[in-house]
Order: sequence, then structure tokens, then C-alpha cells
Amino acid sequence: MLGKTSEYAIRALVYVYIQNLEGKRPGFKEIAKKIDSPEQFTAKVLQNLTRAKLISSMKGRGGGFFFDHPATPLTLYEIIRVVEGEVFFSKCGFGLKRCDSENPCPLHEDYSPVREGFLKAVKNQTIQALANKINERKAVLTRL
Amino acid sequence: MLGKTSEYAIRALVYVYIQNLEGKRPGFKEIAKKIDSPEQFTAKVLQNLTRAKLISSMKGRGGGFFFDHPATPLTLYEIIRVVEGEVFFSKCGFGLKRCDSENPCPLHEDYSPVREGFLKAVKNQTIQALANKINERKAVLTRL
DNA sequence: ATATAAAAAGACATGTATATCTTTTTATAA
DNA sequence: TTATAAAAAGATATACATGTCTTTTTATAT
Ligand code: FES
Ligand code: FES
Repeated sequence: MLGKTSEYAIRALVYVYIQNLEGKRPGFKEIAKKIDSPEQFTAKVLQNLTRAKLISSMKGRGGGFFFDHPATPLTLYEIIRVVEGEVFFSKCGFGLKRCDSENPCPLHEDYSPVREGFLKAVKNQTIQALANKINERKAVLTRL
Repeated sequence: MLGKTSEYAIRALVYVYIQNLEGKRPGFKEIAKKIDSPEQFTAKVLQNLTRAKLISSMKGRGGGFFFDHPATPLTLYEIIRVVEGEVFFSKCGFGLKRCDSENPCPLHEDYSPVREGFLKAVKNQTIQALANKINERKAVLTRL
């Protein structure tokens, strides 16, 4: 479904948020280790998220990544939009140039509800909520 | 969601089925033109579908692609499984190595129903049903 | 038999996502 | 002010999906 870049982005942000709660600002090496992702590639992903203002960073000693406004909910939708692009949410499942319910492809009737379900899920899920599940031991951040 | 290869595969099979109903066996050039896909790449896709026995082909004059048993429903699930591989249907949405509802990622609760909805849709939809929608002018095969 | 038409096969090319390596910039600590 | 630590940036590499070109095989029509 999502590309690896989006997966790393979401996992990285969850980890950063959890660390921020402890008053820490993790760097990309620590993040990559904890979310089991390639170090340098994760640095690039975080760089893009920083450019897109989804997260902030500080250079130099004691630097790292952090949320400027940790209380403001960050939805997965906003992250995926930045990483994959807006069209990701409206693509025709049959491969036509656009999805058009007035002139649908033969998959539209069955596919568009699935796509809307996905959209609803990522618009309602936030980094904060995912992080809480992990802190409450209701979910895991990585798997062996 | 699906890769272009799967999209071409599904559209191509729908077109072949429709033509078979008219007693014709289209070749890859005609198919590619009608489903708006790259000619040679479509040939490769059809070659793979033939190898996987989802469709049959005949070489030489008057040859082309056709269904051996047009009445046997062919689900999109079977096509996607051949093209994208079985794991496509069970991937963890958070990017963990496996999806495990006993030890879930924080997205599992919201993501797995979407994934199951997709699975159900492609297991219930068939090439025959899609083709019928097009023949009944309830859906289109291509878009400008 | 020969010419023709078509898929199959193999080789090659391009594009995009993913991944790594090196150098530069910037902030902090000593 | 110098050394150090960290992100940013740039260049390069690899893998895989996508796409094209050429040659071979095979069936049919003449
Ligand atoms: S037209 Fe294809 S999914 Fe809407
Ligand atoms: S464990 Fe991640 S989707 Fe099931």
C-alpha cells in the first residue's frame, strides 16, 4: 500500500514524538536504529519532513529532531500527502487517468469504498495516538 | 495501490474476454491500443499471464489471446496474486516484517479492516463481471 | 514449399524508489 | 577560539518497475 519512504516517515515521527515526551531530541542515527530503517536514507526522509514543516530540527551539539507543537495532532494523512503526493488518495484502481464516479471504471463501485476507508483511517489516525498505543504497550514499534 | 503491471493485466484480460464473446482472439497490438497501454510492455504482461495459465494464446496467422474456459470466473485476486505476489495481501501497513494481530503495530486496528475490505473486493470481482459492466454501458474500459 | 502473421524470447533502455557515501553548514561545549 | 557533534546537502550507487527493440519460433494461408 504505502511506499517504504512513508513507512519510515511514520515510524520515525512516532519515535521522535515518544522521545520528545521524555524531553529528548533524537538524531537520525538513533531513530534509524530504533525503527529498524537504513540510517542515511532515514536522514533524507527526516530532512524532507523538516522542509515540509511537519517536524523541526536543530543542528550542532545536542541537536536532533522534535515537534514544535507536540499537542497539535499530526494525522497520517498529512504525512502521506507530503511523501506520496495528493493524487495517492484519488487514483483510479483500474488505472484510468482519473477516477470519475459519473463515468466510472468497472472497479469503481467496489474499489472506491475501500479507498475511502483508507482515507478515513489515515485522516483519523495521528502520530500522537499511535505513540500512545506504544507507550501503553498495546502495540509495537518494530518487529524482529 | 496496484502497480501498472496489474492494471494493464486486468484491463487487458477484460478486453480479451469481451472480444472472445464476439468469437475473436485479439493480439497484443490491438489490446494495447484498446486499453491505452504500451504495446511491447503489454505483450510481456500477456506473456506472463499465459505462462501462469490465466489465459491462453495461439501463435501464427489468426493467433491471439483467449480464455480456454470463459465460463470459469477469474477473480482479480488470482490475477493480482500472479502479478504482485501473495504477500501483497498481508503486508503490515506500518512496514513491520509481518502483520501479526496477536502482537500488532499501532496501525493494525485501523489498517487491517481496510486491507481485508480490499481483499474481499478483489476476491469477489471477476473479469467476467467487469466485462459485463462495460458491455452494459455501466462502466468504461478507458478514459481520454 | 513459401510467404505471412502472430506470439515468444532475449537484449537493452529508461525511470523511480531506495540506499549509501562524502562534504558542508551550523550549533554547542570546552 | 577551537574542537566536537549534529543536521543539511550533494553526489553517487543499486534495485526494481516500467518500457522498447530485435530476433526467433510457430501456426496458417497461399
Ligand atoms: S473510475 Fe476507477 S476507481 Fe473510480
Ligand atoms: S501488524 Fe501492522 S497491519 Fe497488522
